[in-house]
Amino acid sequence: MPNKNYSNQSDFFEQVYQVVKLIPEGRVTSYGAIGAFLGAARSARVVGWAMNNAHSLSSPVPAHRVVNRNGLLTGKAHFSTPSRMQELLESEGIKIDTDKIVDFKHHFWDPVEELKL
DNA sequence: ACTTTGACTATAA
DNA sequence: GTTATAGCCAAAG
Repeated sequence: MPNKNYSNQSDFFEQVYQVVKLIPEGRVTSYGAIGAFLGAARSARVVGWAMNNAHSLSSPVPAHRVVNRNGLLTGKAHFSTPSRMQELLESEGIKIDTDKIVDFKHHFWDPVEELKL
């Protein structure tokens, strides 16, 4: 699945969305982990940009399960309401303290480990 | 075609 | 533990 050969530009975005959709409920991952899985380890910011663009997608993407590597809800401001992201995560059993995921390591879902073949 | 921007990260102090 | 700095790279302006 990690396809470094992006013949179409939008394929990179597509890959990102695919991975995000594979994140199980109650689990979270980081932008960098997704980038690493896609073979673009240093493109974490681009992954974030892809999330920002995820609005224009027809199929919904659970972007609330993607946070930065500290477990901080950096993208909450981009949701319909700033509290939306936290609410969604809490509804999946994840606790949040001051915009930060409690016991982040325990909830972390690494696509490189979980999706490797 | 060039410059700016950003839902990031690693490193240094 | 913290803050500051510098790489990073694709999309937007």
